[in-house]
Amino acid sequence: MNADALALPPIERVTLNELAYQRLKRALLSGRIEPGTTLTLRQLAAQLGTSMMPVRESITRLSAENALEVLPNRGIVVPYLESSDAEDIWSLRIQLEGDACARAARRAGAAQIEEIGALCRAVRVAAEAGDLYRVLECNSDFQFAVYQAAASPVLLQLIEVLRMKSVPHCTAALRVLIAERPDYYERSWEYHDRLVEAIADGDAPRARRAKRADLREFRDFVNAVKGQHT
Amino acid sequence: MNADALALPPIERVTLNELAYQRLKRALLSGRIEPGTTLTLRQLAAQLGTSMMPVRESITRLSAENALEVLPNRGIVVPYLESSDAEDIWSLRIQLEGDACARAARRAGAAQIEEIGALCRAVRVAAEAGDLYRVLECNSDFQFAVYQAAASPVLLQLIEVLRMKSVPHCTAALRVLIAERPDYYERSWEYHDRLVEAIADGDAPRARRAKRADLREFRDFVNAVKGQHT
DNA sequence: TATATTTTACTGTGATCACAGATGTCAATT
DNA sequence: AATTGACATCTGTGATCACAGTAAAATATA
Repeated sequence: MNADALALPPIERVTLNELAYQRLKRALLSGRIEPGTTLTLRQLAAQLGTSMMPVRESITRLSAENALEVLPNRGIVVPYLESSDAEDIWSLRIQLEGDACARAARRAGAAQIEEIGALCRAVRVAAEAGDLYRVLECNSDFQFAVYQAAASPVLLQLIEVLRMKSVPHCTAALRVLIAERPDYYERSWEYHDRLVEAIADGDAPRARRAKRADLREFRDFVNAVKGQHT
Repeated sequence: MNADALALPPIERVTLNELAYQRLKRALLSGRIEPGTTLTLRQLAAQLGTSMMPVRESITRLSAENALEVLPNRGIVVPYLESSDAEDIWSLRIQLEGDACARAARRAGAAQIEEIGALCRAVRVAAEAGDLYRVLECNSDFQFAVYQAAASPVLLQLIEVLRMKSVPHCTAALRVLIAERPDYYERSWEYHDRLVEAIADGDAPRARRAKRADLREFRDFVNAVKGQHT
């Protein structure tokens, strides 16, 4: 018998480094870490139950993507965004995430449409249960499922870079939004639903519009909250 | 006397890690490394005269940006581009580098315009001297001076990510172009000149058009060469 | 001679350590 | 009481080592 015929699952060696990276990235993308938070290699290593090495490499990667900043001899910090940078990031996010949604509408297969719909509902379920962290995580998963469906690894990478910088900057405002502005909250779900529908219908322009409108409104809200606090 | 009044130059600690990273990045962005090239940590460490550690971290960073691929126990390789990825990268480059040129035209100050002009001339000087590597490096410096002038660190980062993936993919074709197609070569300089003029005039749409036309033509050439070789 | 097996040389990964720089505490000094 | 100084404690950085996994050369086997 030919060994090839077994079609073994592709060998997938998971290094501790990769694991630590995935974990930190997920924490950043889902908004569990706010700007100003300081971390240390030894502390993270202890949390993960490994030596400093894997943590060190994952931090190196994240700081290469400007998601973290390493202060020499003083720890690792989640950076605040310069307001000029924040503006750049918003416009790039609106452009690229809009593109990704349009692509997703063109390319998503039936299975992916199903998955996206399920994740979209999961967000709502988590919200009704009042579980903040779960909302953030499900929401992040939902959005990335859409971007995954766009089937452009390069575009996905750029979006990840942008979001890792952007999300921590928004977390505080998002918390306010969820706690105090159920009206806004409801409206954002309409955008989500509209996006899911558009993808299911293969309506690329509508998908783009839905995402862009959602992002613009969210941007304005974040800026309003930031303005209030200064 | 107040110590603050001295206005000391900001302390700038350069780590070996950072140095190794800059060096490898520059080599990649200027096109000195072609896809398929394999490297090893120990070999690079020996070249740089350091231990494996700094090299290791710089490789980690570059592989996080997908500019290099680490094969477990088998070395580090400059990856070939899937043709679908190549297409994505071209369209994103055309979009984002076009944007950056438009921004540069709007924002460049007199000093920057001067510098950009000087670097543009330097490319031509290097070309007339027939020094290939110098052409590649000057050309890279010229382009990034433009993107620097766009004054958007975020956009610059995205462009760097795209170029680090794209440039190695183009190097072979670029070599052919320089060696065998002086006509094409001349024409690309017209685009450069047009771009420099547009920036000097603050004409954003023209700067964008020049860059986009340049990139499109280059893309077609690269694809033609690739097609020939398969 | 052709095939199977072992050996060898090399890879990235992870752990551990020494070190210099930065920070905050606390006592000595003025 | 306010300032200075030394000290203890923390940080990331870099070096060194042990290790397991890979690939290809060398050997043994048919």
